[in-house]
Amino acid sequence: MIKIRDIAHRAGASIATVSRVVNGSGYVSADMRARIEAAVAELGYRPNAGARMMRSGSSRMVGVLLPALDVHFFGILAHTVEQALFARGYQAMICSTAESPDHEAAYVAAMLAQQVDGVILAAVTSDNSAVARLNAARVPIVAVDRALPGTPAVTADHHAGGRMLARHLLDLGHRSIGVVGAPGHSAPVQDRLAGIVAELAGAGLAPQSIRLGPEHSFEACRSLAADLLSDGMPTALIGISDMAAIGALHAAVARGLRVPDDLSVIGFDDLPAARYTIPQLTTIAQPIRQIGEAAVDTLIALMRGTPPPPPPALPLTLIARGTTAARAGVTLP
Amino acid sequence: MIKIRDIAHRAGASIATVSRVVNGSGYVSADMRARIEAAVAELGYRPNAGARMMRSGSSRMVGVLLPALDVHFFGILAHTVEQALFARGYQAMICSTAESPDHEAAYVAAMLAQQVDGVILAAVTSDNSAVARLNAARVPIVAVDRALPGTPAVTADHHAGGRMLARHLLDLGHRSIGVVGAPGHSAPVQDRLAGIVAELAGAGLAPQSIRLGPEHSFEACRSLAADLLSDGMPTALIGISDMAAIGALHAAVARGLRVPDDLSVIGFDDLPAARYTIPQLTTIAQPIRQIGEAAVDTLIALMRGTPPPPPPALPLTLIARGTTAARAGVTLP
DNA sequence: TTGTACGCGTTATCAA
DNA sequence: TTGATAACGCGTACAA
Repeated sequence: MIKIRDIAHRAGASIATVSRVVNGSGYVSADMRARIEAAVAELGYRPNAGARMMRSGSSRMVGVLLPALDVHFFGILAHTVEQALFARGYQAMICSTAESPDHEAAYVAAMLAQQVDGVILAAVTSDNSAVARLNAARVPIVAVDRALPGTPAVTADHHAGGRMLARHLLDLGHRSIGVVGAPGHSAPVQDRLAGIVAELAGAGLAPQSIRLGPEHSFEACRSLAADLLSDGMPTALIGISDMAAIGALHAAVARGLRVPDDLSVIGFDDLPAARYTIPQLTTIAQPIRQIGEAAVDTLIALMRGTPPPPPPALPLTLIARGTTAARAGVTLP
Repeated sequence: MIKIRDIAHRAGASIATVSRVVNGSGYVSADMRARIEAAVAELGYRPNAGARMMRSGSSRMVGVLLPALDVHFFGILAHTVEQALFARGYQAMICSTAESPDHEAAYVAAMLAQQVDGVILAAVTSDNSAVARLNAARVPIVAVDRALPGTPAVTADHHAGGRMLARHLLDLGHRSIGVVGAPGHSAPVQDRLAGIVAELAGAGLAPQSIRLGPEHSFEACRSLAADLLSDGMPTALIGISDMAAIGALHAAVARGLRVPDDLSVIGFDDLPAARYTIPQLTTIAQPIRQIGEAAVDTLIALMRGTPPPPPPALPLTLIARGTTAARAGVTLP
């Protein structure tokens, strides 16, 4: 590993001067700066992260703690966040907690030891000892996707999204509406559900039935939906996420139901896969990439101590595609 | 931040002894060990990663460099690799190169500065200056998904997979077979294509047409397939990946084709989404999770200097589902 | 404008 | 079995 002394020697300068050039601090003559920069480029010098970290207390790293990377939504979010951080000169330390508070705690401890400058966090639970430790160490946190008490959050309005799901089906004349989704413990899922229930209540209705499971996979959600459908037939089914909706779609097809003629299905997220079901999935689009970038902008402001930018609008959009239709016998205005 | 001196003071020991306990090295009396462990637990001490790194030259981190995290295949791979590393006491530093050699180079530089103990890499290109720098720094590397000259690799046999794709269609009586996929520059894509061509050649055939694009998304692949179909109709279409196959499926449906009656479609990977198309996608399953774990096992052996475990079988499996059928007019034996 | 020298928290060596 | 202490590479007061 090539170190600061090597550069100093090569450029005929002292290590202090090299440091000043590398960090852009203090006065250096143009001539000296050029010599040093040349040496840096030539030898491919990079300051040792450990030494720098020890000296300055900052690692130029941001921890990104997500419940899973094999769930496509979080994969996309991780990608966006990382690219945004990279563009601003920060390293992302991406970890996936596997929806486990224990893993989360272990990763937070590791991040503290790494002296990360900030953390972007989609927390497993909202009463969170990991968050408390981060706060105690005065590490700025931005919550993403799911709110966290006492922490700036960048998240879509899941409750409003829930209302939009129900509203769309109500507008199509549906009155018997089932709900499936996972993971049941997650705050966004609960928020969307609450929105659905609230909107239905406004129409004097309640969900025909609700099935939330622990595991967020196509297969688990298909099975949830199959159960629901065999217990009694709604005219429409809400998937709390696109994964759930796609699982539901298959449960319906397996029963010989035609979608959307016999059963309407709607999802949430607008993952790439939503446009590639047959028929194409009606869903509420969540601006994942904007969420990632806004989270990064907010965190960077926090780390610098500057006022965070105004929270951007994170619009939820109904994407009406092929899996929802007016209830049989209903004529729309 | 609580440091080793605090523990030493609290336990009435010297920092050297605390270090021995924390690292499990050297002799310490049971009594002293107990006192120190108690203090560590009580105060929540974690050795400062920067200091440790500077002293020992090791960061206990493994760099994981993938072309993208928003491609579901890599999201799953990242997840597996990270969980496996975590279980063995290593931190993953996951980066996504966005299929760009420049990003790749920047991340490798960062990893070198971080003094990662090893790297798991799905390289953008195979003649790779990033790899050369890693080798120069004597950082062990394991190639994953795509082979890299001079580097131990854990990857499915893409060429054999290509043959399996063609073989399945040949067995069903197809003689006019198109190929779509992306990204065209990627080695696995090229290898699978070569396998397809080889297997077809064995039957005295060549692909009816081939369309490879730069961008690996449903939409880009759908458009590729739409082009291909409007230039001339094969009886079967190979997607070089499930994404490509799903795009192709939609291009076919958009032309009013029935799958598999008018056109057979087959994919590669067996992503979760493959089972959730309609009809369900026939594909070649790649054992993603095994690949991730094998890569970690191999890398850990390399880092420890122990002989790497024998490369596990990474079986490719034909999953015959609903999108392939015998060519019209062909009776299977 | 440039250089010297100290200390950041650990681990490892050596002496006790 | 334990403790004192010298590095590790860097950033920054402070001196020149």
